[in-house]
Amino acid sequence: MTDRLPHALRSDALDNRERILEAARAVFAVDGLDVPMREVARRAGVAPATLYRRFPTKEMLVTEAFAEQMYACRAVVDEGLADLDPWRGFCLVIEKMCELHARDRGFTAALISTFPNAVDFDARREYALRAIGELARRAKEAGRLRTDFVLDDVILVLMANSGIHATSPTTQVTASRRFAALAISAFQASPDVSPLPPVARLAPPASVSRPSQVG
Amino acid sequence: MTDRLPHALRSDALDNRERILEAARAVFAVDGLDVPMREVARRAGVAPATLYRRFPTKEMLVTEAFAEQMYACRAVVDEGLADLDPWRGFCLVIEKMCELHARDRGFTAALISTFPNAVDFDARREYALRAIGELARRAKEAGRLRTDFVLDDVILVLMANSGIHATSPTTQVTASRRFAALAISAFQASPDVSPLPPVARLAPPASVSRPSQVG
DNA sequence: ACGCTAACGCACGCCGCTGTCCGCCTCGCT
DNA sequence: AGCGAGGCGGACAGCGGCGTGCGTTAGCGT
Repeated sequence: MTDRLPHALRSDALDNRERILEAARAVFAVDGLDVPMREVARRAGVAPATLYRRFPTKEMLVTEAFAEQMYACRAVVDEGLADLDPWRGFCLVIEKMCELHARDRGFTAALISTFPNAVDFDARREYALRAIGELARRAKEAGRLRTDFVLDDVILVLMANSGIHATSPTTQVTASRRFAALAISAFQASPDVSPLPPVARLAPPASVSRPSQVG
Repeated sequence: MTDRLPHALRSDALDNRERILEAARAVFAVDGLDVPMREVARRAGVAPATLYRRFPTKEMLVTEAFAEQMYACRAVVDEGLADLDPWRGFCLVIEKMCELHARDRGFTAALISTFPNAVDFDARREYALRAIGELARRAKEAGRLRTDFVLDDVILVLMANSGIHATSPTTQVTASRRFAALAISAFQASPDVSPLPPVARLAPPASVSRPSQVG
């Protein structure tokens, strides 16, 4: 009689929910976010309706699927921030971020994309960026990071990293690692580097895909 | 009576062909290669059948549409090769390539993708790579390019550059320019750089899209 | 054990893209 | 000017993804 919380899921429903998220994570990691919803459902051994009931839009599914990745992301940033050597911390963040993205193709897209409704998702993103900004400030102060570095350069590098595609996961990681090293090399303060061209304010592209969001 | 060349197109057909290619170039540049064939036809003011008659597969359309871009590509490479300072030539190639790709989103995909049938397309790609390889060799000899640079790094950078997306073309170019500068900065020989991690052999991904290529 | 209700999956209608067939048009040659 | 072939476009069927309504199943509380 008392109004139940609408969040009390039945045991089988909860089980399915977990399997859906697991399947989503797996397939997103390999094939990116553009896989059809039905494919996720198939892999989860669930009918489309079930998937849609639990996650009405792809955005919700993605947000929840990558929640733990976001934790990993935060962990990486915090680890870098905790390092006594700010430049080493900065490098670590770049490297780990690139690796994270190399291992999970969908995560890049999720992080790059902006989700109009997933506020906490955005918040975490902002937190990470802010932390990297702090790290960069300290690394500059230590004279290791080039002074014309701006925070947008991180986004630039992460976006760029997302453009790297390989056939096998191993190759993907190897390539990404090398790219990260190149990026770090580019960011390093050095006497004989020429100044960088102006920054582009990279607003992330539109949302993941068009749900039934028409007027 | 003598068997005519089958390539003798009628004037109106030739006109349509040109308009199709023009439309294709325009839309590919802005939206990439994933636009539907019908969209190209629409913009060209042509019925779908006409498009399909002239270019049975999207691959053919893409190949022909980007022919002149490939010329531009070759021109850039040759210009770099002609420069007396190999390092300056190398930088120029990187910069111009990135800009080319920034201005034309489809071109990146076209260059990155491998077309099973378009042999001359591949050939040009090979030519460009070979030339850049020569340029790199000379730049290394001059002591300006880091010695652990490998040719695959160019592909890595171009792929990465293709990952950069912006809302406006201007922003896109600005971002790409900065990225190119960063890449060059990373490639520059310098006393205080740490060695790079191993190279990933980046085979380009599969072809553009699956035409009716079934047995 | 029983019943209520949440949860499930099948199957449906809708839409956009693909590639092709066919009747009409028009270019170009005589 | 007349004719024929090459070209054109509208229309069609097939496919795949999307999102949902509905009858059935099974968890959970009494």
